[in-house]
Parts: sequence; structure tokens; C-alpha cells
Amino acid sequence: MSREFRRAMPLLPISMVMGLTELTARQIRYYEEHELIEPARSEGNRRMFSLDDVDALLEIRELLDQGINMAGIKKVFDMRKRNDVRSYDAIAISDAELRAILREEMQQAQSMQKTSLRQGDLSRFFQVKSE
Amino acid sequence: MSREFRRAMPLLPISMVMGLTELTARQIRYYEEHELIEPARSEGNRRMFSLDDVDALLEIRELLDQGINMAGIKKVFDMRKRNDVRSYDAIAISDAELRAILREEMQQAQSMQKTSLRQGDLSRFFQVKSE
DNA sequence: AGGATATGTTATAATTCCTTACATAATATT
DNA sequence: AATATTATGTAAGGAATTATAACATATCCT
Repeated sequence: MSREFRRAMPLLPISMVMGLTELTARQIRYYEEHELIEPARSEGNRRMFSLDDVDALLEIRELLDQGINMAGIKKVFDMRKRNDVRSYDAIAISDAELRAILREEMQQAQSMQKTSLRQGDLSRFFQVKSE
Repeated sequence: MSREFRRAMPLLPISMVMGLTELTARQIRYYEEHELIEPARSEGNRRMFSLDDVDALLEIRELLDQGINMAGIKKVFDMRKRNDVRSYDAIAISDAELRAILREEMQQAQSMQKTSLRQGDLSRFFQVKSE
């Protein structure tokens, strides 16, 4: 089983993803609604996330912290996707789109305190047997 | 975050572990009862499994398929644990214990069809968007 | 035969998650 | 400035998942 495959395997319930990303369920579902992620579903219709999904969510959080809005993030993700296909030339981002993104980014860049990704503190996922 | 740490991180709900290991919930809980695994618990008391737990369960399944009983598996796990500490000499397995294990293994070795670990078929974890 | 083992099954309660709808503060548009 | 949009909070009600506990049972052991 390849590493890529493993990272794409949907195994985590939303509660764990919330913990890993420090996003609320509402936010995660909202980003799905906007097609930034597309978690799999269990038989009973529960969202199951892959590590790739978690990565994407972490990046969304980062970009949001930088003041970029949904539209901008969508564009960034689209660019990334096309880059992965190794066709830099195919990036068809119009001048207007680019300006819109940059404008927003500059406008809001300083209006946000970068609450940087708190790496440690994964202890909340563990429950040490007391006693 | 180290690889070992990641493998020890409890992220998976029991349903996913059931799928990955092809064990029933009853079996998984029973093995926990016998301290072969010790999954973490969520706030709401749900078992959360790590990849290490999954590995252990796969091995349990394998050993059971070989006709080894709980006691034998416990011993095997204990041996493994001590080996990890690099003290082969410290393996204090009595002659009686060893004989008991081997006897059982030989007696039942052929009484079981090795339903070998079906690697493929992870598709059951995915739900392709129909439509 | 009788006891132990490993697992199935069932019942009941608690937890988690889903969707939908409405609320709201911040931001963008006109 | 007034209005619309965005991103998120919150609440309701229902469905899915999991928990524990108890009893059932087939197989194996003595």
C-alpha cells in the first residue's frame, strides 16, 4: 500500500479533524460546501477524512489567517492542482482575478493577528489512565 | 512530528478499525479486555485507535488464524515488548509456558484455513459520488 | 461430562454527527 | 450610508455509532 494511498485513505471522523486542525465542525462543513475538500462518507453518511484532507484544512486555516477569502483560497487550490499536473502554462488566471486576490490580501494582511499553528498540545487526544 | 508519534496517535473510530482488520467490534473489545491493546478514549468515552493499534490487531488476527489462543498471544506480545528493549536475555519464559504454546500451535495449526489477509478491497471505505 | 474460551446477539443508554434554519459580526458593494 | 455578502455561531430534531452488560453458544480442554 503506497504512501500516497495511505494519505488519501478516509479514516478520521470529524471530531478528530477538529482537534487536529482547530477548526469547528461548522467551518469544516462550510469549506466542503465550497468544494475546497471532499471528504468521503461512511455507510451511515458520516464524513470520513483523510490525512490529505487534514493537510488541505490546515492550509485553508493558514490562508484565512492571512486574510484571504474563500474565493482567493479556491483560486490558490486550483493553481496548486494545475501545478501538480505540471502545466504551469495552463494557469489561466485573469488579470482581474489576480488583482482582486492581491487587493484583498493587502487590504487585510495586517488586520489579523497570526495565531500561528500551535504544534504541541496534541495531548488533548490522549486520555491517560488516571490511577 | 515524528513518524512514531504519528503512528501512536489515536485517531480512528472502531468502525474504521473493524474495516481495516476485518474483526468484529466484539472481538476488538475482547482483546482490549485482555490487554492486548489499550486504545485511547474520546471525551465521550469512545475508543480511538492508533495505527499501532491496528497493527497489533492485525497481528492478533494472524496469530488466532494460526490457532494460538489468547494466552499464547499475550506471551508473544510480551516477548516482543521485551525484545524492543533489547534484552533478549531477559525473556523469562518458563519451559512449561513454552511447551504449552507450542503444543497448542501444533495441535491446531492445520485445523484452520488460513484466510489470508485480503489486502485489496479497501474500496468499501470509499463512497463514490453516484450521479 | 463439565468447565473454559472466544465470539455472537440483544437490549438500553450515551455520544457523535447530520441537515436545516436562523442569527450575526465583519466586510464588500452600490 | 445603506444594503448585500461572507464566514461563522447556534439550536433543533433525527439518525448513526458506540458503550456496557448480560446471556447464548460452539469449540476446545481436562
